[in-house]
Amino acid sequence: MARPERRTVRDVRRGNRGMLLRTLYFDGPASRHELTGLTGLSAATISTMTGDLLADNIIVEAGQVDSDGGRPRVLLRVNPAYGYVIGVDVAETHVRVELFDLEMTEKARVDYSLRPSHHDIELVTRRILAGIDVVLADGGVPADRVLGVGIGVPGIVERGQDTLIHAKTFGWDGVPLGALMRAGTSLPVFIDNGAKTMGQAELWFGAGRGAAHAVIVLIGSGVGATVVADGVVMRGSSNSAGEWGHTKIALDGRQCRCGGRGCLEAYIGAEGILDRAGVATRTTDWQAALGRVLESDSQVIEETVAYLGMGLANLINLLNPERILIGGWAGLMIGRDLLPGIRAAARANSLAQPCNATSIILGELGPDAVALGAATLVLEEFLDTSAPLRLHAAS
Amino acid sequence: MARPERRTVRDVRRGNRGMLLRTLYFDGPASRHELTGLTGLSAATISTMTGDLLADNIIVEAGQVDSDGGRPRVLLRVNPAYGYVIGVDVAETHVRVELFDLEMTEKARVDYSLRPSHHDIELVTRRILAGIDVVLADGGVPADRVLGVGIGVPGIVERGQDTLIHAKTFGWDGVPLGALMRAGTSLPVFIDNGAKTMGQAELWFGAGRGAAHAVIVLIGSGVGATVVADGVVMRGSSNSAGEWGHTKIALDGRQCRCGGRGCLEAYIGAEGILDRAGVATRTTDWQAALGRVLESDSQVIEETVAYLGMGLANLINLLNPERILIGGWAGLMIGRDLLPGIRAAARANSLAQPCNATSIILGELGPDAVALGAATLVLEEFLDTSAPLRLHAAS
DNA sequence: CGTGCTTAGTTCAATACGTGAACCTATAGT
DNA sequence: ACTATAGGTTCACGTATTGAACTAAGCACG
Repeated sequence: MARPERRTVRDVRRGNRGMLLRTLYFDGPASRHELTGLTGLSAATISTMTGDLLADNIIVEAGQVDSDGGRPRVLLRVNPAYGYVIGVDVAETHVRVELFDLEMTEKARVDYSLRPSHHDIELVTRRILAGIDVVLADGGVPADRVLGVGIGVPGIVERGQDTLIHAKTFGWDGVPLGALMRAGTSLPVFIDNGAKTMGQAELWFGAGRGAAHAVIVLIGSGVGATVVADGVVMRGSSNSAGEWGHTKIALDGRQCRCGGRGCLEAYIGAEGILDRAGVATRTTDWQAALGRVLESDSQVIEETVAYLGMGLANLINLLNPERILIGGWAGLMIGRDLLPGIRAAARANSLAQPCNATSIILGELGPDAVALGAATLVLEEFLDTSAPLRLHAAS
Repeated sequence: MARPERRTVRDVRRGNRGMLLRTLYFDGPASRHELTGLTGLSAATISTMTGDLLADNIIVEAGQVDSDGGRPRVLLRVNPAYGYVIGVDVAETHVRVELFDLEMTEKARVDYSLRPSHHDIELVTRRILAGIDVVLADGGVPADRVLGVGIGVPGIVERGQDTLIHAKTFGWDGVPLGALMRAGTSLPVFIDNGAKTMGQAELWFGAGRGAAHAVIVLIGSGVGATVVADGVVMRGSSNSAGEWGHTKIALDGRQCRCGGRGCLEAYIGAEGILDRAGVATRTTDWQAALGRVLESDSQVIEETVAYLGMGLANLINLLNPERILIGGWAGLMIGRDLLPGIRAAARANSLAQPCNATSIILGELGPDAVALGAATLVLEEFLDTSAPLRLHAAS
């Protein structure tokens, strides 16, 4: 019931220009002629619009295709060097900053490790700002060619007047990261939950490409999900939609670190699996330990498949997605070995109609796509507005 | 990632006209001057647009408000008699057809009872078509002033080339109700699941008014939900989103009539509750029986609150709605007595952040709003397109 | 009673946009 | 050199919103 916004003729141009740019980005290179078919716009409009975009240097020519008996087609593509985007992954053990060109080719990266329980917000902010300077220097990119910085953080990102972050494990309770960043750089800053940015990455560049209704499930030590409805990441009323890990699958079930009982995460999160297998989670290398469990402990494997299948079935019934992607380091390990069983368990627990409409597959991007996804937030903004590069004061 | 459609200047007009009409529908009556503020459009545009709408007789003047020292404002409102909409509720025991004017005031209704297990599609179609003729005659409305017919049916409504309906309990497996209706009437027909149309009714005219992110939960003998994201009913990839009743809340739990185990419906559906209380569901009057259980059986009450709270908590975590409405005949009975407990249980099982953003309240429209919601499908189409009445051949 | 003030609503020129038709351009084949 | 063919551009036209100028309809006060 949200009423749509007023529109003017200029919005038409903005919208069509954005669509043209997206088309060229994902289906390009393409000739002007092909673009008429792909966008539905007339040849006249394509002509003037590509003229504008060429003049702005946002797109460039990309060779010719000669036809047999006719003027050759001039191919157009987005200019990957028009601008650059920065993605930041703020995680338990590190802060990673990556620089991408518009085609999301990585140009530079830098890692700062964080000591456990040293997640002081000032420290993290300093690391991010320093990282931005480093990747720009390493990549040889001047700050005024950067379209923005996307940051993926743990916890709940509250988008209000000021972006506030609530991350229990970091001891962050309403931390104003947005304001702190603006104090240190003039670049536009976009912040979101790391699981969501990762989902965004899979949706745009991974196994989720082209899906209008999808769920990207993330299993690591924690469990989360990115729900995509009508091609857009669902955020809910306070941007916390997608907290799938604390979905309850049993009354008075296993104790979860969130304080509750019976959370899905307590069963199929990496820690939960190891715990069920009787592995001491204090000191061990979790990844190796999980590998051993998945090789040997048939009891735990069976349970894991059952619980995960049930959780996915609930998503299928409630959301009716066309695709479910399983990602996260633990999710990829589990999925690699157990996908057929998981699919069967999901089928057994869901209704036939929506289940047949869904395919359950693994993510493509591996567990380190948080920064890529964060940078994608900037790219999304750019493709939508396709605004000529604003000049920011140097950071 | 669904790419937006091409737009032209005419789309701007269509969109703005629709917005103006919606504004007038929900916030009206209003003067032209007020409309500039409400819509964001300029006085000039409001002037020409209201002129068009007045000429089309879609809106009418509704008196004046004299200001102190200035030209009085002329109030405008949607013309409730411009057109009429028909809503149909196809249920287990009856087919109900209702005629509404544009303000959703009921003008006529007719009920046909269905004998159990007599849900032959031809019979139902004949009842609907006969009902349309009856309400038009009773209401004194000529067929060419009807904007369309909305039909709420049980089961899954598959929207493809032809609308197909899969309703196990009716023995309908891919029934082409849309095509059958078109064979009997030239009125535009809109079909959706009855739980969804009821949710739509609550969203537009009940306790859900103004909510952008909401879930309308329906508890009767079955259990369903309507998920609203960004003001739009979420449908998923094959229009079956919202199957909340068969969400699993326990591994190997209670047997459900869907064939699965541990479905929420098997615990908090009317039949599930009665069953847990040891009431024979074969012959009893369910409504009375449920009333007795809710008055006396503290064990069952406690469990019901726990399970429902858990189910709602999962919705809160996953979808982060600003409002959850509880409806359906059983839901209203349960909620009337147990709402505080349910709220507490939901809080106990969900994360603080999204839980604080949600209010859990009862539906306002009672259990019989399926036909109203179905008619709302037609109204929605009308407000969006605001097309001058198409002339249909008489039905 | 008429003059000025105030608020509501309309008209019009300016500007922006997409489109179809006419037109120009660049290749291959002959 | 000429023609066929296909790619791309230009321009008049219809449609859209808007700000500014303008008209309409009331009140207050002398």
